[in-house]
Amino acid sequence: MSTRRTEPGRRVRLLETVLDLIARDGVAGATYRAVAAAADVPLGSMTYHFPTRDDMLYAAFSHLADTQHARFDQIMAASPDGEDPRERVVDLIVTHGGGYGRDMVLSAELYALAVRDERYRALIQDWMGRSRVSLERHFAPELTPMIDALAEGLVLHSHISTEPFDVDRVRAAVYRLIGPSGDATTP
Amino acid sequence: MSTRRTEPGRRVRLLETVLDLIARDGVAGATYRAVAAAADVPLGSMTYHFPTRDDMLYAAFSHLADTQHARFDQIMAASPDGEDPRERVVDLIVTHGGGYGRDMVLSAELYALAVRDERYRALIQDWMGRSRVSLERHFAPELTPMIDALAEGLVLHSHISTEPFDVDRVRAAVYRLIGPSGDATTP
Amino acid sequence: MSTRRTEPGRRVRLLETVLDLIARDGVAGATYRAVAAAADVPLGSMTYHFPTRDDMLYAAFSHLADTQHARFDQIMAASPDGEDPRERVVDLIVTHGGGYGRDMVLSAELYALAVRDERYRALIQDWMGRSRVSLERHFAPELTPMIDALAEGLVLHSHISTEPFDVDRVRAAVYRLIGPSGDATTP
Amino acid sequence: MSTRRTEPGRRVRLLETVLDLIARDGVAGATYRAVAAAADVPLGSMTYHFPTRDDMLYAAFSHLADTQHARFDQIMAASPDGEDPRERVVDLIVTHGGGYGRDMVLSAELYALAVRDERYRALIQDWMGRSRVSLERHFAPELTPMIDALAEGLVLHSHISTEPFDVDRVRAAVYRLIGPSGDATTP
DNA sequence: GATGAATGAGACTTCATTCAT
DNA sequence: AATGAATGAAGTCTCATTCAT
Repeated sequence: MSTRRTEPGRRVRLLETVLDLIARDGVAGATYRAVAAAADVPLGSMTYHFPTRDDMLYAAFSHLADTQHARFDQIMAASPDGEDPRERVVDLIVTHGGGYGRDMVLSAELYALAVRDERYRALIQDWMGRSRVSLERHFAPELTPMIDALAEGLVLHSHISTEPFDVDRVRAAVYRLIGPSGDATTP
Repeated sequence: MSTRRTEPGRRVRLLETVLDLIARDGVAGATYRAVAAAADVPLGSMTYHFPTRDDMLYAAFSHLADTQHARFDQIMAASPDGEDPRERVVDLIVTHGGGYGRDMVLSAELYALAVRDERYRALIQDWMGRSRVSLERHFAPELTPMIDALAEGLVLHSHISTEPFDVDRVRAAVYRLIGPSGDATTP
Repeated sequence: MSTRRTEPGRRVRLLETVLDLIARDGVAGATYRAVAAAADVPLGSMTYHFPTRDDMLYAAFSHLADTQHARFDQIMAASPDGEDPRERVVDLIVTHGGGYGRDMVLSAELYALAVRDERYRALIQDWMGRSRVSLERHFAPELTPMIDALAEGLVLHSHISTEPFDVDRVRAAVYRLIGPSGDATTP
Repeated sequence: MSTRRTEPGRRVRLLETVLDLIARDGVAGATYRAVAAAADVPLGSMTYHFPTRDDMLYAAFSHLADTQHARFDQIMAASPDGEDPRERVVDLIVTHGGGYGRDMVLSAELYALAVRDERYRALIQDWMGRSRVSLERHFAPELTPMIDALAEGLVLHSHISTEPFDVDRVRAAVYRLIGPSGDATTP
């Protein structure tokens, strides 16, 4: 009905709508219909941009990975002179975990897809690889998977638990796991 | 028509079928129809046992929590005389992670539900509480959430990653996180 | 909305509606929606009776084969005392051809399916087999396929052509093809 | 973008692609999109050449009629000196029937259209008329519709049946139907 | 002359749920 | 206590066709 015949950024706008819907209603809620309605776009426009529903979901999560990694990298890079780099990790956990539920929900949904679908697994692997490169600015390569895992687990649990984070306890755990200088590997 | 007119264990058998289907096809795949077909049970029998689909899912995950916790507790309890109890944690991570994909898939799906639905969140909290009680047999209460988180994160990542666990590195991380005696709390 | 909750003969009624629609709009026109609307039945009822659209089509054509063969057999059997049995064939061609366009349309659609789909081919083979049994009441088995073929071709062409049948010419051809007594096989 | 900016024979190439698709998937399968993909042509090109889908189908079947009639005429003309012309008919039936499934499928689909649509009926009538002209080189005009019909029916049935043609039986039938000299009309 | 973007209609199908028995 | 019949809502996807460029 409306006169708008072409909208150059529509694809990206749709992807962000998809992520919003997944955050609110889960992957199951991100139907063609729901997205089209939320973005005020004709239903036919959905299948034009994403021939398959899975194409849509995959594109959305790819978009998420790009967006999120940029933020992650920024946090890791923002280390003031003379700061213990382990503070960056604490910051990441507490900020990310305490902050946006949206990210957590999206991650949880992505993992649920990944454990059963190779394509999404590959997407996460790539994302994790990029995260580790960011971590390796400060820490020894052997440690980065462990740091990653602890952060993931804590953020996940913090979203489940009702108690807020105890920052001091998180800090203590991070410091102990990494050790005084990031290159120690023996207990 | 069939010979089996009443089947006392049907409810539990259905719950296990539900979990099998979730493991294979995700929560979305555990429809009344799919479960009925997989368990060779009339469709009407499903709504008889579980008036609502969500009742069915919730009952299935409750059943999972019970089953899984029993196993978890058993592993933590099986500490040979004189063994460093941190070995129990290492064992848990490596066995669980390397082993059954089924458990991981089910956990991932449960988390995806939990981050958006209070009822499932409560279910996990209860489960996590029981896990911590098991851990507190060996470790200080302040440490158990961290141990739990590291384990969760590592198992999750191991399922995503293609590389197998490096047991030594896992052991080193666990030992460092917990410290020489399980009651240390300062870095 | 209406109170009618069960209708025992619904399945057959639907099959006849399907055939009516195919006759009017071709196989392509026999959609779930169209049939449901024509039979005044909820859409969900269609997939309840015929899980797949092809199930619906196949069932409809099976029903057609049964119905049609009964009529064919009746015509072949209705040979008055002392009548040349070849008159039965002439009658068949002229009646069938001149009569109901419905049957012809249905046959044409069925053939179009059969040339590409084994299942429909099998259905026709069975139907043809039964027709030949009916023909063998009067004629030698070697002749029946030829009689069948001539009849089929003539009926088909008569529906395409605008000119009406020339009964005498048809009779002459049938008599010549079969010969004075139905057991002759040499030219 | 591509090097081929104008392609003179595209229209004909598209028509042949259409026929290929109909042969494989039926008329229903010959969609704009499927044809465009199979011919590696942009979708917009389809509606440019054939404003309506039915234009496309009609053009394709017209093309088929031309092609096929040329072949038919060639077979009928190829009568060696002194050969009984009825052998041409036998040859036609056996070659055509035993040979290309493609032609049969296309004919069947065309008939299915023709029984419901006048335009396609006219197309077949014209084609049949040209066939009869070819047959009249050898046979009396009153016989040609019968010959045509027998051939059509036999070829059709041979494609449905699993048994191969029995050439001798076909020959006997053809000879009997036509009679010793092609101008006999009385039984 | 030719084509990419876009869209509205409708197709098949799945499904949770209700209800009479 | 248990189940077969039935249905309404919604989901994914395909497609002919239009139009601006």
